[in-house]
Amino acid sequence: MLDDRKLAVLRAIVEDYVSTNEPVGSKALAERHNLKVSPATVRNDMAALEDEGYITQPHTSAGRVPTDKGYRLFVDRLSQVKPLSGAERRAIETFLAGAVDLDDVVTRTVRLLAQLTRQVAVVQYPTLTRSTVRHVELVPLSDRRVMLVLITNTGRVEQRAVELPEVVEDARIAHLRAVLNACLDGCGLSSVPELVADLPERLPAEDRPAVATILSVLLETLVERHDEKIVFAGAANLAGADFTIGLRDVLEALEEQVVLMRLLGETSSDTPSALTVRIGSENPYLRGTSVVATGYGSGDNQLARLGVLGPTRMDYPVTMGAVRAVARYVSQILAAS
Amino acid sequence: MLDDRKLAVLRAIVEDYVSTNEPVGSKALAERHNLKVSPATVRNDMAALEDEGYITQPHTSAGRVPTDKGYRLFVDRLSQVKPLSGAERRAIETFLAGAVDLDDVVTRTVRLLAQLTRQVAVVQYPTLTRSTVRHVELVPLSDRRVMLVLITNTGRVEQRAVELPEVVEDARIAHLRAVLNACLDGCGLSSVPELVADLPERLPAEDRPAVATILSVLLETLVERHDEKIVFAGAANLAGADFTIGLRDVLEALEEQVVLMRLLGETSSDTPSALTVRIGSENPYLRGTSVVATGYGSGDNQLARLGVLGPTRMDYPVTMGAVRAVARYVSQILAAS
DNA sequence: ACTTGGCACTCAGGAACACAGAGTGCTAGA
DNA sequence: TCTAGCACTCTGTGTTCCTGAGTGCCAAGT
Repeated sequence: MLDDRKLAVLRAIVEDYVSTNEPVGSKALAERHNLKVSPATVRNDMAALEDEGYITQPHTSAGRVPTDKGYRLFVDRLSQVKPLSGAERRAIETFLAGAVDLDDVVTRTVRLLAQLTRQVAVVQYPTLTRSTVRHVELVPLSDRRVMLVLITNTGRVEQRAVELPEVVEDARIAHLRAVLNACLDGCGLSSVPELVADLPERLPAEDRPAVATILSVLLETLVERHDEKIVFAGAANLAGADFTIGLRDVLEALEEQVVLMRLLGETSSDTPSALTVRIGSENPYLRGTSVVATGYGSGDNQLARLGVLGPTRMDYPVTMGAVRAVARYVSQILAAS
Repeated sequence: MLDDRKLAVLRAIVEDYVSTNEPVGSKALAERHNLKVSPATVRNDMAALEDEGYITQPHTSAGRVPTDKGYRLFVDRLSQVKPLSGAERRAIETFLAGAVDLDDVVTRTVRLLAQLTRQVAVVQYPTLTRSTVRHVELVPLSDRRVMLVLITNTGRVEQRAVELPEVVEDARIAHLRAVLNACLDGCGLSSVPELVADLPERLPAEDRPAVATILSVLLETLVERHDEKIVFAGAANLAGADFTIGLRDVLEALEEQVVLMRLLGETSSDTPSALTVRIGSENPYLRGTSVVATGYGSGDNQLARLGVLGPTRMDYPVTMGAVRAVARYVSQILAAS
């Protein structure tokens, strides 16, 4: 049904449309790409492609525009991810290497990705779930308040002030800190709940209320924060782009953590580093936009996801190349620290 | 030159234009506000106001629109800050009270302000400079790396990984931590540099390289971060608004910390809690936008600034009321914790 | 001296219209 | 199966005309 030439025509249509942002006609197509056939032949092929739903025309007498289905075929079979240039690679490397802490890594990553792709970049903070405890710190703030600080092996620091039900001496706090660290150091975050389950019983009865309070805050911190934090950059790139939906909707979605999470999607467990591409209506949460995303993290230790969001009409090969490259570099950086 | 009635006309023009977004003519003006004079009289007044540069007409035969100078006069002399409704106050209070830590306070504040004003809200993190040290923590990560965590009395936590020049035993780290805390606890951040100046000399020679490294990172943390962090929310509200400059420029400015800082401006030292209003071209960094900002923090302890950014055509009384109210509430919350 | 009604004037924005140009589908021939 | 030619269908653009809102000014009224 779709011979090689028809596929070539589709590819040419996608490429031309992406670069010019105008419906592409048979004549221009036959000229710009040397297809070695006449415009009339191209027209026939286009008619076939339209029948199959890969392209469409905005109005009766205009050129053709790819449909979501057309982009899908293009991404799956007609294009290959375009690697970055050497200069770009070096720029990424030096830019990311300058990061001083986890916050900085994430901030730099998201800006970098936005700049490279000229789209909106989205980066999820490394999830706590797969991390391990590096250190738990309890800092007395006043008689009845302590600051709970949780440091993970990915360099992430979570902090929460805890209001104690009664006055607790500093020495007891210090003891509890020692117990907690002995118990949790190096353990996966997901195993924390069971590890602390019997902790109150192993301590003097008088400490139990305070301990219970602290532990409940600790557990809250684990579950509530474990994958909520997510940032974006490059909103300015939306100004030029034209979406089928309103710009307002896109901006609103960007400020909703929950929506952003869904947009990035979930890392498939079997091929964690694969690129996910959602095109237009394939994307149930924000129609009319495309999302290119991937997991990051080194090897078996997948940390979270990152990607970019843009109009359906985007340069998929380049975008995919940038997303993949950035994911690799940031994985390296995080593995090293 | 400008009698009371002319001022009333100007006020009416500003109010009408803000609510309708259309140039306002003499007839509609005389009707809607009961000025008790005829349209012809209003026209004369408008001509005078135009001569003075307070209003202008987009084209020869259209109504009048306030100029930046007109808005300025309106804000300074013709309007008074509009207080929030009781319901709004209660909503603010409960929403902010639910915050669990400093990050959360700032995030909630900026969202709240964006929602109340339907503009872009900008909040600067409490500056370190005026804060005091609550605790310094050194956590050994490996043989030659420690995590430096600085906790301030405002609840802010700064963390940096430090690469040591040589292997240092945990016991020495613990000792250094004790020394640091003894030396710095409760001190203002601005006095930290002098307080640690002679620290290396008071410690064993063998520790000095490590101590020097740690201190340099500590000082870096103080100066580099002391007022850089700033967040915004409500970018979606820009979608409807029409700026004289491009939407792209505004979005770009929002992502540039430095520009945002300049937009918020500096707290005047004599009246720290005063509202600053910059209208259109008065604003050198982003023409065509207006900024309503104020400092926050309790009394003599001014922490940082917050405000909103919007089109020149904004409802200044309401916006000013919201900014002032939110600043007060967030000051309260921070003072309590 | 200020206010008001009247009146001529200006100009943006919309409707109606024609037209050029790009692009198509179809058919007949190579 | 491809190609050339041709009639057809649109969109977008430019032109013209017209209406209506709004103004500025002048002369009369208070």
